[in-house]
Amino acid sequence: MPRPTIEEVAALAGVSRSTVSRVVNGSSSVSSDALAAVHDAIARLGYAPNRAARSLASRQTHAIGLVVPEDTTRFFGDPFLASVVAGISSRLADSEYILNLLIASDDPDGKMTRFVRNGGVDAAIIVSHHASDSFVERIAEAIPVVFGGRPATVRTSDIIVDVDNLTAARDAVAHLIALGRTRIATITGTMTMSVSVDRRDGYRAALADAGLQPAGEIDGDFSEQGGAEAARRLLAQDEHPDAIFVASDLMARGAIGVLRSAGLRVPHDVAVIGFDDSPLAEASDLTSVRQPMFTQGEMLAGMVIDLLAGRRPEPLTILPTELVVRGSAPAV
Amino acid sequence: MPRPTIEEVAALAGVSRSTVSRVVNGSSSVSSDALAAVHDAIARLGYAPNRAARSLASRQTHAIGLVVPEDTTRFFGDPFLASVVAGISSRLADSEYILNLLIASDDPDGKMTRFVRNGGVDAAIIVSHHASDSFVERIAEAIPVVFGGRPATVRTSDIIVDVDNLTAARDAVAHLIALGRTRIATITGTMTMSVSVDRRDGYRAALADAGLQPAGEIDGDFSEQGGAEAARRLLAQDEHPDAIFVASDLMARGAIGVLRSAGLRVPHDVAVIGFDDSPLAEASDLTSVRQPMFTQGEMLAGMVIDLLAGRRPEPLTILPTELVVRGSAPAV
DNA sequence: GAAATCTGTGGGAGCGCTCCCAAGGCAGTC
DNA sequence: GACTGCCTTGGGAGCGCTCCCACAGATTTC
Repeated sequence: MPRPTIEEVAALAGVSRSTVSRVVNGSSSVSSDALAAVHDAIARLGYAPNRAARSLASRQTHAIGLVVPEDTTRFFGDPFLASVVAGISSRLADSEYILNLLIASDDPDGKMTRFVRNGGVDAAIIVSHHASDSFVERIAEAIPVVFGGRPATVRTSDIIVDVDNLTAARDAVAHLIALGRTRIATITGTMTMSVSVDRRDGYRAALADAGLQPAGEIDGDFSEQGGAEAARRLLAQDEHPDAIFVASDLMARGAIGVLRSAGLRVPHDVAVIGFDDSPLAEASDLTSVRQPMFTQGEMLAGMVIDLLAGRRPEPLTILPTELVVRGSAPAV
Repeated sequence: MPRPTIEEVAALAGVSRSTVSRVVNGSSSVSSDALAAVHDAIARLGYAPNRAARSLASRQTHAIGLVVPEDTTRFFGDPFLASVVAGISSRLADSEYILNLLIASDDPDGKMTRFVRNGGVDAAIIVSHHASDSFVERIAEAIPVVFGGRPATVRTSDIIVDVDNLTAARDAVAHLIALGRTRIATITGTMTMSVSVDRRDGYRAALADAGLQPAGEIDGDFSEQGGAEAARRLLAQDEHPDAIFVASDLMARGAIGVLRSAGLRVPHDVAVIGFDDSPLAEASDLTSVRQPMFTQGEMLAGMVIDLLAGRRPEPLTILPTELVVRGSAPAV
């Protein structure tokens, strides 16, 4: 038996196509008799509207794109993104929207951008935005967009869910200072992302507060390998740092590996603080800045739904962070 | 400027709608003059076909569903699934297909199943299949399906990419035996999944080969917490095991935590082998069975594409595994 | 009691594409 | 030179839905 069409439902229910459409779309002006008959017919036929036909007629797709300007491996390897996506997916599950995964950098020829701009999705959630990602602007011109994390350049119309990275970083580094550390370095994330800039600035601010000089700022590219490489360069300096603030747990893990194989003890010789408080942090006994990633995902999805429903969500939401103290930078 | 339609492209190129359609869909019988004119018009207009219209007319969606019968948190928390999805996404990127993420257990009312059955996607990739997931059969009735890992019940028509879990587990346990361990326990995955059964059977086979008795088989549910709980129960026995074969790295990490806080040394008192060789294993110096997860994802996606192109992929592909020896169960 | 308003309903006209059939042009064949 | 075939092309007829307009009948208004 092929899929029933709206016409067949109408015939069974003894009403017109239009009435069935009204019922399916929850329109008000349908008599209770007709309503019941249609519901009955739908149930008996196992009817579900054809998405393509619906999209074509209504010019909506009922799909939301998750745009990730990272390569696939990084996307799935990064616990931060994993949690955000989990939150998004969870929130979308009890909506009528479907999630399309759009990994941008697997997309050299712009297939994805074209897809998005050509009505592939009704709206997009963009996470992990880099300054160089020009396609993002072209997407935002075409459809509603919500950002997870502040984009590199903010337009007034942008809707953003973020954490206060600057303050979070500043507090983390203040903890290091309270521990008595004086030669504090940082391993930053990719500097084309504002999240990295903010955390670096927080680091600098905390040092300035205490009258200390930076003991090194190195880009670790948000990858484990990058973190390791950054640590290596930090150790190559005249005097190695006695504390490192690392802008992600993943990089911190890479860095700690290098420190240990150089014979340095954590936290005795070098205290380390990470960022994200991912499962990794707990496993590695790493002091880390917790940010509510799952919640961020949920909010992102909720806002897109609001936007599509014609509501106007808060343009900027700042989520709280918290320093989770563990062995790598213990309590004072 | 609104999106151009095929009709406008045709007008600009001085040909008919049909000819444009032929060009767009790569049909052969188009003169080179027409071909060039159409390509030129497409480029000048920035034309891209409307997916909805195309789907409606052709009865294809050009979307592939990734069906994951797990809850969102587990899905993203599990490095195995992450790598498989990375592989899928990577392979799909240079095809014309879009990936739809369908997290099944966020789906109490069957919205997802209905979506899939009602032409939401052209085909599905199903990973992490449980015996109780009856909806999978209903999906497979409606559209082509490819399985990552052997499903609980195999039909002859099924297309599967798997690893030889039994042999892999057997070899891992043999390694433990070679280490001189005699009280060897196992923490299994969810027993409704064939992957768990196979690994358990491999464990039993290795013990039988050596004439040893099992020192405990406990279901750890493929979660870190489950692994920890299983370890706790193992330790509650009269005599604790001197080796544990754990069916995933994630569970192994949970188990090792419990062992350590019980004052047991790994591997001195208890040797541990995990499964997946995820980044976790390296971080925790865990001996583990490596399986090519990314490759598995790539193959899965490739097979779906083949299937949709009318080709007939190998029904069963078995990928190789390898024991990666690290500190938790060192070389003999 | 006629006009005005409000229900609830049906059907036409698309949405932008693919598929099929028919027709024109051209070469080759007897 | 008429006939057959092939290649290329155009246009009609949908795909299954939503949106809009119109219309009947019930209800209100003066």
